[in-house]
Amino acid sequence: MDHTTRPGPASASTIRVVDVLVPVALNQTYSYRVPRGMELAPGDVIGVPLGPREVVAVVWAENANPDPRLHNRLKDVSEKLDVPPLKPELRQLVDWVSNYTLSARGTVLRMTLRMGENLGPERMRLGVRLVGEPPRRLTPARRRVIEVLSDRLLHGKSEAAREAGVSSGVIDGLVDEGTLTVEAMPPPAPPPVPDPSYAQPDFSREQRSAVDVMRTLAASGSFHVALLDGVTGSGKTEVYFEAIAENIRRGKQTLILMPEIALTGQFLDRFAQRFGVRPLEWHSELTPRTRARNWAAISEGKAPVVVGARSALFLPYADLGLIIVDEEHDQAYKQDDGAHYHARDMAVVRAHIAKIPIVLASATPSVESEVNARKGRYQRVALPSRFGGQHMPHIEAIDMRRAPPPRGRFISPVLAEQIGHAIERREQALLFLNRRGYAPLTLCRACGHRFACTICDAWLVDHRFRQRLVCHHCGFSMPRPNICPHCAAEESLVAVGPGVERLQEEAAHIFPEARTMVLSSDLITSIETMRSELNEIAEGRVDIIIGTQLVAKGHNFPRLNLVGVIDADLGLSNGDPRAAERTFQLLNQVVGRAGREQGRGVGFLQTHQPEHPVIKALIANDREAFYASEIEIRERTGYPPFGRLASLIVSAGDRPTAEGFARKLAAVAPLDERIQVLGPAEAPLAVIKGRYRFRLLVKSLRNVDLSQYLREWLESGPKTKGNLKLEVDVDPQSFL
DNA sequence: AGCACGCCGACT
DNA sequence: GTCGGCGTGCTC
Repeated sequence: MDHTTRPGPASASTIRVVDVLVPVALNQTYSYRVPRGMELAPGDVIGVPLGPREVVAVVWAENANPDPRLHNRLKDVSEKLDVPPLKPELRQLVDWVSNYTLSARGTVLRMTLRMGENLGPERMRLGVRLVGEPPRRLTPARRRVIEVLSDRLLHGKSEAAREAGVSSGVIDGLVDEGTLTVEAMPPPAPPPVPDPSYAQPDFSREQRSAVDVMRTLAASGSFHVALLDGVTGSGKTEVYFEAIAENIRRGKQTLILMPEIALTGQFLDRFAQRFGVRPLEWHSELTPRTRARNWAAISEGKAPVVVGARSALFLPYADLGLIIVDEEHDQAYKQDDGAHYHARDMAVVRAHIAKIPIVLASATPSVESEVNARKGRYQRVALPSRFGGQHMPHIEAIDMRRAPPPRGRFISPVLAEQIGHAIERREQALLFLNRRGYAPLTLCRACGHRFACTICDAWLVDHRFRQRLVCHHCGFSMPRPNICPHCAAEESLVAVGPGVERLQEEAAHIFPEARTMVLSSDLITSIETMRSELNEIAEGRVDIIIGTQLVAKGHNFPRLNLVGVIDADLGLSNGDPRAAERTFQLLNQVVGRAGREQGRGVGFLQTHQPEHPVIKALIANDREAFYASEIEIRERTGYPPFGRLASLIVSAGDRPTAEGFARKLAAVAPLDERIQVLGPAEAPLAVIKGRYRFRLLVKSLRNVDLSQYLREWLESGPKTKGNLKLEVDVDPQSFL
């Protein structure tokens, strides 16, 4: 019998309704009826029916006056989940981020609920134990299982099968024979607790004052931003560990944000050396089970320290007391798919809302943070020198106009000679080139045909390792042909320009005895392989490392003293307002890899413009000169942080549709003397995945509420329909 | 984000 | 005649 509540005047007052935020791309909340006997309050995590499926959602507000037009369309909340409610500070953060970035609230909520579908009580895991006699038919597979279980302890069933290299059927067979018993596994231990007094290091005098600031900061328990500013090797990490130690003593949780979680292997070890155990990790490669378990530990306050990539910012910490943003200048903090947000900036917002301190750490702060420190909005905590007698690497430019390598080669004779010396001294050399693959362009010598992607506005990159030509924007690839598809000439295709694979070939040619290794994101299949390759290098089993920007980030190689930057100009001339800043940060970080443990580090920058301010600042090791000139330029041109930017990308399957919409949009932009709307212009990458793209750039004074302006504009403007897409990026980092 | 609905091309 | 391609639109 159907027991639907009949709508009517009598029941209207007795039926409770709540507004629920569902984790789909919706900005509005949906109303649901609260079943009799269920107690719900804002923040409660619930299950609700949504269309044909069931989703996990969150009560956002009570609703005393449900919309009468929804009359009988309201559905019931199906269940209240047994997890802590989202705290007001987190709900406020979701609303704030959604409002600021113009992405749907549901999309932002989704990031806090990424705990997999395994919520609720742990599923019972089964274990097996060796108890009886071996079976009558003892096959090799069975023998291996008995071998693995010979300690007569309880082993996880699937682990035992994996260790013995058999399927679980073999184990079931042995259970049927009475050789093994099945027992419930004890619940997994809660995450180990870091000990703030485990191994406190000795600090130098300079470090001690920074450590004092860190401890005071953590103890303050109020909103405060510190910019921990220290060169690579100055002991930044150890210094902010003391803030974490203090925060642990206060019984509060710490979040450490990292730009690239795959590169944190050494970080986890250093953490364990200081605190006795590793922190909890949060990143995209967690298995669903671990993800659910970590999510639960975080929300129940059982994880004192969490290290995570940007998405960890939105987790429901039970009692967050401190946020650390390591390498705060790193571009990887900007998310550009789905919701566009900058995790460093949103971390400052979360700290502000939660009234807790936050530490931004970097050797080369972003211009934004640098300006905030200069204006006194952030407290600068400076660590001036390398720790333990380490010296800054000596940096030299190699003028490629004067000493070019032979045609078709990319390592100049000067650099080659230096690499030779390094190898003789049994030291490592790193060649840095921020270009994946073998060559960025393939052309036909006979007719001039260039291989381009058919659906993007980009050349196909030659990947010899995979034997394919690949588009770096859409992933399209094709086998490398032998004849030109245009003029049918044979043996006429030539690779133009270098990529890391080609560089490896050249290095191997010049130094046939040397062991080389390429580190490039497209050759990395998982965090595990990445970590093992880095270990191989750290153990000295490689002489020449050839890498893309992956190698720039947070890993120490004890025997590395020479860094050669193959094309220091690469990032400087792409018309991006942040090109200078990014090049300075990246190259500074790369050459900073040299000589961290033994002193005598040297960096060589191969360049065609040694007089460029960025190159000069790098060579002179003059950070101040760089910031002074860059800040002056930004101020004069009104670029961030002295003005604000937003970018609107209009894309469609055909050019006229995209351009027409962009023009209509620009035409209805509300007038405001503080705001300029530039464009539309064809985006720098005019076609990606067969979609034509036009860009509008919105530039405003610093004190303008740009999000509000954009929202009013877009609401009054033409509506997107069909395959037309409008992407809004407030505070864009990249201009492609 | 899913998922269903619906309207056009090649098959048991 | 139907199976299924994925464009379009809705979800309290």
